[in-house]
Amino acid sequence: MLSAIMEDYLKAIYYLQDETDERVRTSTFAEHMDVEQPSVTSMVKKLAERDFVHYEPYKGVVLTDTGIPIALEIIRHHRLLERYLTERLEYDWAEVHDEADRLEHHISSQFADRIAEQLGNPAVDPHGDPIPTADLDVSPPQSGETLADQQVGEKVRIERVPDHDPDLLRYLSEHGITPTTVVEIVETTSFGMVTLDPDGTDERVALPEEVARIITTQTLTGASN
Amino acid sequence: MLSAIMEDYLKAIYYLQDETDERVRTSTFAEHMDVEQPSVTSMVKKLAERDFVHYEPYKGVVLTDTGIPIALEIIRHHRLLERYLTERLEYDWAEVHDEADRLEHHISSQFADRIAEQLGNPAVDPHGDPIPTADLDVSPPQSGETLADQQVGEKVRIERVPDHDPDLLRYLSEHGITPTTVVEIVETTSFGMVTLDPDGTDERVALPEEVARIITTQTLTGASN
DNA sequence: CTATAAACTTAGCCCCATCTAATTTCGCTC
DNA sequence: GAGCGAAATTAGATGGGGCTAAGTTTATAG
Repeated sequence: MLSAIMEDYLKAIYYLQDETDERVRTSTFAEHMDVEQPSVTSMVKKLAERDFVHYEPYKGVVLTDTGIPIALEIIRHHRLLERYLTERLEYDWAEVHDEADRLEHHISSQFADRIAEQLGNPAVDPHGDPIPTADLDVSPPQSGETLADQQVGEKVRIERVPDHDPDLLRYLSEHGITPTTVVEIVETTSFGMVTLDPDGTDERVALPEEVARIITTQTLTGASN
Repeated sequence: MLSAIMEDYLKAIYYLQDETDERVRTSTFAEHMDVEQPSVTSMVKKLAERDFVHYEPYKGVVLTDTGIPIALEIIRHHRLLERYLTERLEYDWAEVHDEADRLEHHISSQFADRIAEQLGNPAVDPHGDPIPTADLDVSPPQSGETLADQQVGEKVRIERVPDHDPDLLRYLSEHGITPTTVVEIVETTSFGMVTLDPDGTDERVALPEEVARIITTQTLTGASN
């Protein structure tokens, strides 16, 4: 059996590996988990001993074939919970993350399967992230285009918004921006500001470019997730 | 903040205190929690330091006014979860206990309140145990009569069945015995066997007296939970 | 090719919750 | 009220996960 903490490390490796596409370094890790570097080193050694990760001292860490399904299972739990909490228990888009972050380690896969069933086996969570299936398939990474890539005048559908910053989520939802909403880019500035017009409204929503860069989009050619 | 384990100890004290109506002894405790006695002693000291229990060495332990609400909160979580799992997630009466036992420590009270709301703030869990309200009131202990107290020929309503033994629960539900069902006592023997006839059926269900003694009943005079 | 800063690991400590073995206290019998 | 067995406690160890401080290793600049 794995502790909740070990599961968290595996999940973190999965995410970080995905982002940087190479071995995850101790420092990246420590920052992400909000622990000191030596804690990471020692945990990583334990995980390596149990064969969940491949660890090369001073070089970083990669999930093994044993580790990947464990990470995916947790991610499945997390995203299903987020969906369930918002859809069935009236949680707010923004407050869902913390609750899911705790519960993901404690629900059985039976529980996960039951809520998945209740929800009609949804493909994505409320932030637009894909939910791994019961046999742990994940949809391929989506378009990869972000709001920051768009030209003025383009209309795109919001695909995915990262779920880590409640303030950002609150701001976005208050201004009508959630996955699946369509927005038009009305302005981009040289000093890194992107201004949007959510579907049909007259309201303008301004975002710093660094935020625009983490919100992925779909081009409007019929695909609808 | 309390650890899940401390919460478990407090919950256990609450239950055991209720049963025996006096200070809970180390040995009782150890058996109930499935740990060795020294573990109990050391944990109890920590709880006493934090003023959750009153502890007198060699004498046993009682919950303080600080400890009681914590135990009740956990019990509320547990019973709401049991209800939610059976009613909304198609869990079986018998398999509900373990899942609830883990989750009770990890759901927020917000979560508890939401599922309570979804369920229409039920008063009892699927085993017939009362669910503490959001402000932690518990209904007074019920009749106190059990199946073992009944005379042959009596008809009573099943009130409460303890939730700890999945095998027993499975057996009972297979034979149509759950809280709120009405049964007639058809036979009691000198060697400790009680035979029942669940409402309207012709089936006979036999129970050893030690089981009959933990199933509480209501007399059939209009009261309905 | 060396010097040095940054990144990483090792060493050694802490707290938590558990255990076994050894000791103390309780409560009862005679 | 002395002795004895059962119950409880203390002592001391273990494993999990974290920290700080003190080395290493790596990578980069010159």
